[in-house]
Amino acid sequence: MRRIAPDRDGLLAILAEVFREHGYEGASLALIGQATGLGKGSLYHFFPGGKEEMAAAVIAHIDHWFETNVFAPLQDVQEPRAGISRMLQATDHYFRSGRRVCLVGAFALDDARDLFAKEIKTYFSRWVAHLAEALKRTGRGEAQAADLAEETVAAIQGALTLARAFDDTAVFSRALQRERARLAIG
Amino acid sequence: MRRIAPDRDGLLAILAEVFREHGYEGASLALIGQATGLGKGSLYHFFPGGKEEMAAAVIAHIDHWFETNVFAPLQDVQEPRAGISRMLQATDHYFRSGRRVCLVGAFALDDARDLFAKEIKTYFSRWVAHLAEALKRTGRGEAQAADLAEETVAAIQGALTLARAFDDTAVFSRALQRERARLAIG
DNA sequence: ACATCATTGTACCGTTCGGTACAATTCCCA
DNA sequence: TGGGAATTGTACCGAACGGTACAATGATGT
Repeated sequence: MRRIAPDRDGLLAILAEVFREHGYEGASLALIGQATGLGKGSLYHFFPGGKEEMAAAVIAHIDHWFETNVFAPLQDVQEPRAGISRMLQATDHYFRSGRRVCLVGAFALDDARDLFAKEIKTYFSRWVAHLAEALKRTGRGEAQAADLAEETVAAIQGALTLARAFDDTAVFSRALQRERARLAIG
Repeated sequence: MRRIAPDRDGLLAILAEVFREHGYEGASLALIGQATGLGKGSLYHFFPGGKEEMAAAVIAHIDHWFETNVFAPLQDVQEPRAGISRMLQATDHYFRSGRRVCLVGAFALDDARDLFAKEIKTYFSRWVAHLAEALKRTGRGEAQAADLAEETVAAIQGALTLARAFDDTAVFSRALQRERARLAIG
């Protein structure tokens, strides 16, 4: 191949936004073409597998982003509390305080779940597992760490739903604040 | 009119299930016709407004169901704790311990939000408000009651997302158990 | 039995869907 | 400056979409 696709990251970011806004079914190729400025020719050139490949690429892209920006801080062995705090900060930033929806969470609820069940499952289970590990490092027992981790991730997802329903970012901020207190972070 | 529609409740229940499983966009008339056993003729006879009217009717139906089965117990003035407990029980039953998805929550995330923004908002705000009132009756202050109520509803929604992602009802049960403890119900 | 209205099946409408084919263009490197 | 690959626009495909029209059928009260 002569060169890398012109701006794959930017393209994937736009695709992600379309899928977030409209869901898997609702994200038509017309909508995607309009948002990206690319015709079908280009779209199918970059993603021969069509919409499904686009969605898969977007999920993989998000997965990678979370791995390096959200999960990585949780692996700070020296200062687990600071790591958890940075995770919450990155989460708040990524979801734009609730203005943005979690694409993986949205996919989990609609038809797309069947297509991407495995990816959805690993995305959430890694989030929970990494957080539980960090909590153990703060001195909590295995069971309590697992319980707290699951609760926190669920609280984030629920807060996204409610923030969206109320069209109010304060709902999301309050939820993060509560988790911060519950996890005994500053 | 000669008589009431043959079994409107049963019909709405089936419609609700289709919308829950496939989302608003994903619930095609073909799918709906197949699930209900009704042709387009009948469907458009009962819902002249088409898909949008069907979804609106389903939301209203759910709204009514929650009002009488989930919110009503919260208005028990004598025993607010027992009322909250019954609310959680009804919630667990309705969502089939997480096997079922919240249609309103799912609509809040995808395209349907724009069509039903008002209905979605009132559904959740009534849930939160009624729960907050009940919590005040247990002796909590205004602010704490509101905070706890919002947290609980968010936790339920998040647990539904996670239970669906993990395909594991235990996630939902654990979440309800946590809220039960947090709300100081037996 | 009849008139009446509720209910249904079927054929059809225009539009949009995801996807394909392919020629034209653009870009890069030798 | 040319050759070849990367990229793009356009036309097109069959299928499925939501929705409409309407005649046939079913039930009901008189």
